[in-house]
Amino acid sequence: MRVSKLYAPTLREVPAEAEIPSHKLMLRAGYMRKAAGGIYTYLPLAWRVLHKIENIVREEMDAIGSQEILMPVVQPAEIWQESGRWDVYGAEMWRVKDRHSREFCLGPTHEEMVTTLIRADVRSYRQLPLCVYQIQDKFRDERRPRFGLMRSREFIMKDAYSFDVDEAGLNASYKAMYDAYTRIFTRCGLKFRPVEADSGAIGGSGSHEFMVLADSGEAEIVYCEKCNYAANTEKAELHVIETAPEAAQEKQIVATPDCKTIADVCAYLKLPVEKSVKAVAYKSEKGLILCFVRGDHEVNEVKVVNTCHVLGVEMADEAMLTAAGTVGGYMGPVGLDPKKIMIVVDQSVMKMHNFCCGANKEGFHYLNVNPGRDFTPTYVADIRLIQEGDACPHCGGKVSKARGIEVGQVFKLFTKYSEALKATYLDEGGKPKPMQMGCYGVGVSRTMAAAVEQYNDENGIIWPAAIAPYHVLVVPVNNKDQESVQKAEEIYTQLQQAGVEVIIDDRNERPGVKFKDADLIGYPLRVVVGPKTISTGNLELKIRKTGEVKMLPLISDYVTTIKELLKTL
RNA sequence: CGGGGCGUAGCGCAGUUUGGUAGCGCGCUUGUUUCGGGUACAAGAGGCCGUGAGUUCGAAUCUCGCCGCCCCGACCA
Repeated sequence: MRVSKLYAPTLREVPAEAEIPSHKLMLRAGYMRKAAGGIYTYLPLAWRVLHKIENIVREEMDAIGSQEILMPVVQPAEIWQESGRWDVYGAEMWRVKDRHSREFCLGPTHEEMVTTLIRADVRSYRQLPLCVYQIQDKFRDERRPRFGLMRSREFIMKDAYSFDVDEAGLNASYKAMYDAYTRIFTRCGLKFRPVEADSGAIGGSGSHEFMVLADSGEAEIVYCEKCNYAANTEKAELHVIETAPEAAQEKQIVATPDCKTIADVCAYLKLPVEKSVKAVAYKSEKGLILCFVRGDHEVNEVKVVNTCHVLGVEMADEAMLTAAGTVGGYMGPVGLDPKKIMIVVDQSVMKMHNFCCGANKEGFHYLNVNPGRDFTPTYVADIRLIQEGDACPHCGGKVSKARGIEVGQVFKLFTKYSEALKATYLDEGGKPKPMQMGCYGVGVSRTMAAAVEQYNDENGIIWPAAIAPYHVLVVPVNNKDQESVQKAEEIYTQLQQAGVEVIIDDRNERPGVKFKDADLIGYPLRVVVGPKTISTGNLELKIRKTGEVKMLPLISDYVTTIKELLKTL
């Protein structure tokens, strides 16, 4: 390839719309252009990178026996209605109508599609296990598309679905997929970590997310330094905190004027914050949910959703609190009816003694409240958000926090969709049974962005060789110097014939322009040919990642040297 | 969807307060020049000032509506 012919318009200035490195750099370096909010055109450089990621994914999928198919983007409403998700999915689902006003959606995911496909073709346990995958554009009409490819409305995803006869089979499929994902992201050259993830209402140890570690990541994870434990913070389970026994004291009500926060109350009453319980009020489709955690703890909304079996929660408004007989800033579990509103109490609160909490009355709190004696919860559960320094749920060590970009997720679905969509097979005894399913996603376009997010500097992108658009850029330093141009062309041809992915910057530009573009675009290796190098009988090889410069004798087998070097980048 | 900001040349911006013939830098074209980190000079091309309605002799500028984009909050590959 010749840079003079390459469609990669680089920008000197950062487009105002971009915020994070990957978005800025991919626009500046001519990898992509925006068509609408969260919708992008991939230009040739990006398309090459995406193909490389896709091919790694394909190889690893094929290696574990998953077979590639391609399902339609446009999906009929009926199958979503059948699974019950047409109404549940909400505004994120991109709905369209055909000329007859029949409803369709642009696929946000393909559980319905694949399950109805398989149920029609698979009848017998003899046809199982079966695993299929596809690489395709997905559509999610995000509330707020942002950060370029990180959260876009149309994105490339590899989605795989496994079908097994029983849970043992599902576990094996899951394990194979988990291992394949580990190989995929390793081969892409990424620093990542698989973490335990929330699996929604299904429960169990049913899901892992693959997180690329990056400060700009939207996800927060916790990990233990001592053991292998790592989890999405929204998933991380917590042990009950035991509190030293204490004789129960008489409950009393005290005036706490203008003390709406836990900090205010504890300061006013001179109480340690561990002696207080705070409330967070949510509304859900099943009504008000009042959550109680220790004063210095935070509520984990995902756990609340799972505990209460609701579709989702958002902050409650004051009117709902008034209707429930309480008031913001002074909420407490005492005197509320657990049958009328959901009172969800964190497991550790149930171990506390003589604590302080709101009295459901403007300007008053209770002292010496005790679980069991003074209130009745609707649910007692682990609803706390894990914090830095909390005990690791596996080994008891301390956990730390980090940020990550979710590039993949593996998920055990069990029989959720096979039952809803009646995907059954006949077992050896001729009895129909629902298939055990798993689903597995890789955000291909997001993986590309995550790589840029992880590998960049002030000059531009630094691609891992495995997914770089080209491996080597050859730069004749001065187009007027015939000898440089000729030598550069020779080297270019030689590398090309040796199967190296090489590109030559044959533009009639000053060297500075070529170097700036090279750094911006992020080729792993740059070969510079100029009077200086020719006179010494060398070619100059610069490693983008380290900035290291090597002089290779022109009479040496530099092609092999370059090929070997690429394997390490 | 709630809150905030912004739409003027391909990109980055000024001009809007106080209405009066649309500007700057980069990029682009042509010529000369330069040639190891975005060379210099000169001459050019390029704009329904997001869009619709209003106010006015006159609107980028004032008023109202709409559309789009970005940021902060609740969701996900």
